[in-house]
Amino acid sequence: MKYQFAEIEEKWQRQWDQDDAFKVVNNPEAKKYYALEMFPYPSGKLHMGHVRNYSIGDVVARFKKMQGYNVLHPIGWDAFGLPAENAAIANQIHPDIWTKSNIAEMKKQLKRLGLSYDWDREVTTCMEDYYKWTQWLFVKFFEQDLVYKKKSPVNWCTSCETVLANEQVVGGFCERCDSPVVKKNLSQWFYRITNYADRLLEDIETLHGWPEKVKTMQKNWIGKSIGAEIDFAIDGFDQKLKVFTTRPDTLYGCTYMVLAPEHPYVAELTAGTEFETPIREFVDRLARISEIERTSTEAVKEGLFTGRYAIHPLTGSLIPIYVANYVLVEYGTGAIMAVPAHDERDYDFAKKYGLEIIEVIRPTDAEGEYQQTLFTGKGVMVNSGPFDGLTIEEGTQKIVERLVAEGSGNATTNFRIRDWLVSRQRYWGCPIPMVNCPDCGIVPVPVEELPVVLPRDVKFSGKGESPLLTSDTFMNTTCPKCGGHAVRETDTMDTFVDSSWYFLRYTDPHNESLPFSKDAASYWMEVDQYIGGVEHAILHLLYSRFFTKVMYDLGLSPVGEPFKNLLTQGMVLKDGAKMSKSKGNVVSPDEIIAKYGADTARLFILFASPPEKDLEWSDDGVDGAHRFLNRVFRAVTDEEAVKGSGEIVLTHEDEKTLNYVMNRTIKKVSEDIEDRFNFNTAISAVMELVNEMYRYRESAKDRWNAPLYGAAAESLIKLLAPFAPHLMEELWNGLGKTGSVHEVSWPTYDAKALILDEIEFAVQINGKVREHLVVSKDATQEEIQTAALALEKISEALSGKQIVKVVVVPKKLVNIVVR
RNA sequence: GCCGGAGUGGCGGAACUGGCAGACGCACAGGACUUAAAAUCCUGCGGUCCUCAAAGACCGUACCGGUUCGAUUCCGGUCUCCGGCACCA
Repeated sequence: MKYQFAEIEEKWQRQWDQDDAFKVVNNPEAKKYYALEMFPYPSGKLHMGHVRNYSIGDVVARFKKMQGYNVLHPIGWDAFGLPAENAAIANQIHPDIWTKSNIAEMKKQLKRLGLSYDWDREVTTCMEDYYKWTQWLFVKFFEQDLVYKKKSPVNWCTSCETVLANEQVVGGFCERCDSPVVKKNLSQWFYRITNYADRLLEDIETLHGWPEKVKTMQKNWIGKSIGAEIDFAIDGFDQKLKVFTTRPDTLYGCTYMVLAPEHPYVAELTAGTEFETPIREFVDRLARISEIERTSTEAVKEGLFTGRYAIHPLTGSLIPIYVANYVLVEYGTGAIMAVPAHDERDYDFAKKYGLEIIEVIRPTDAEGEYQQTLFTGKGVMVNSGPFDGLTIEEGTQKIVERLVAEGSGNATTNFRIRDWLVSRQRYWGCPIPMVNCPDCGIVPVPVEELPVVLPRDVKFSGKGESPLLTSDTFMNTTCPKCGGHAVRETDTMDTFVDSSWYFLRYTDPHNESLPFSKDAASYWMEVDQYIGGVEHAILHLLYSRFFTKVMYDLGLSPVGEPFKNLLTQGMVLKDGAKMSKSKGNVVSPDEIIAKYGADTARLFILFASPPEKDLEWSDDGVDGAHRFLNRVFRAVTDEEAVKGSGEIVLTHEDEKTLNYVMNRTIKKVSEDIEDRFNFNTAISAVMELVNEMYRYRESAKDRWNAPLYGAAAESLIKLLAPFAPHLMEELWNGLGKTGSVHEVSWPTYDAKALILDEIEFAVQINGKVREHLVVSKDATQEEIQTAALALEKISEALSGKQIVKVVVVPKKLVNIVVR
């Protein structure tokens, strides 16, 4: 007999809908739990990665609900973005229509999975009631000077005359028309995330529920380095050249300087000299190489002498200044002091161009005729005048002190992270609520006039700087300050902005006067468990932390960190590769649900692998999961077997075993879900319980213990309820229970039932298992040891050997060490 | 190149704190039921050797070494794969 999954799943989905089973209200009396999965981009259809993400989240949410928590488990749509606009250009469908029909389709798919969402809290970032508050927050940030405008280069397709995203640039050419892509400087909006760099870094230490891996990645991304800024005078030039270094201790080893090609001094230093033309040609050539190309290969270091010399601040010696491709204008000051003896890149460059290499740090273990090469480790200073003999730590401190005293340097820290460029020259995004007035300059739109609505009279040609420029109704406005004619900002925001605060909106999704009330957020925040793909380990999670901190400082958010616990799930693979259309190895969730049902799809995906690891899709494995559910169905729908209740009395050995396994399983499943998220081992434990129930049915036909079997059946249903919610609801109902299995308490185990009368020990000789020994649970160490030595096989093996010692590990083994 | 992670049977995986390697599932093989098949139920299933059989011996967690009574687990080194970042001074 097989269970009718299609019928059962539809029936319970309808019932849950009707009962508003997953609607949640703020109830300060109840302990809360906020379970959240990363909301999807409505690309069209769900893929298996979504199924995995939302199945994991649903187990957590349902489990916590059964544990008695008031569970917030919301879902929404990260609905702005480039694909909608591409669809508009390709098919002349308005992005709004395209996006909303995708949402409708994917919502249907999510419902078919039987996920326990509170759909009343659905949030859609492209709707006015949401992006109004994204704009409101932009203005608030602006008021705090956390938003500013500056010139920054974009990828510009010379043929389409439009801005391209990095992913639209393929090998330096436009992916649509294959025309060359150049850099164009546009005035763009930035969030000043660098103001929060230190706090974002420090507070990583408070994220105890985050994977170490993610924390390390964020630390490296923020990239704090402690060092010094040093000013070098330039021979025959008024201004000083400022460099950043993490190794002030190596200052005496500086034998040349390097400017980034884009450094502002490059042109000035060479103007009117014989070096002007070759340097300009060199800089132009580097500018034309796309960023991806310039950085994708193991680029050869290249540089040119500028004809100028800097003056060493401590020795006064002349140091040649170069321009080279390996120095980045974005990092530090865009210029470096090169110390080839103690920096790998400088060493390579100096070797290539025959520049001087001066050793200033010597390893402490160097002896006799030390052959100097590249050395980047710790050591003692040499060739450094008065600083000789100091360690690098002492030297760093003393040299910085000296520079400060002479007014030519200071200690400083530098971050790798840059300000967040949020301007997008796109239509389908949240409009930046700013107005450009010829008289008043940049003026924010007053909050009472928000939202600035995306206009509909826009042409999607794929050409031009921004589609919003084609809407006269949008462009032309009046200045909020002076009332004169003004034009609107036509950039929209990076979609990462939308997703940086949505988790707060879920706490109060219908608020019309604020993004969310502090009361609601205070009850629900932090998110207790956040679940999503590891590909968001840096950007999304860092931006969300930044937003939360700013909102905390503004008194809006009750917490300074958004996500208490984080689970990063692995990818779903097929044939060892990520599922993708181009590889043709995509398995559609719809097909699997149609063939096996949602419960099977969920169970398989959770059973096949622990959540953080990649998951290899297996059609046979899905079949196995389905077979298991049928086996469960048969085990608890046999009316004769499950009828009868009352006190459980254990007399026979098989009854004791079943009782033991039942309690052991409850313990194991509870711990696997709660402590480790190891759903795969939780499910395998349940499989063992089912196997034991079948064994019992075979052995106890004629002396049936109905209360015991009934208790096992009930436990089984409860334990599987978070994994296969529809079938368990059906089976719960079939046992004659009223109400939903998802409303009942999570089962507890009887600790006494787990204490066995007898314990089996492995008996080892020199670490190899030779025999097994069963003793009473009360046996002393001496008794166990004596019994082990008395075993026939052991005493035989020991004859003629000398016992060195005997190790007894409680409840596990005896190891006899012999010579 | 740097950073991070991983490597266990034919396959997915288990072994949670250094304590019996391979739980559970898949695939496969055999049996029961059936006119038959499917479904279901039961049994076996790392390798080599030995044995009529029962049993047993040895090898085995990418590779080499170390610590330990005992290592998939800890330490040092090597290789391979995956992910992230791209010359970060």
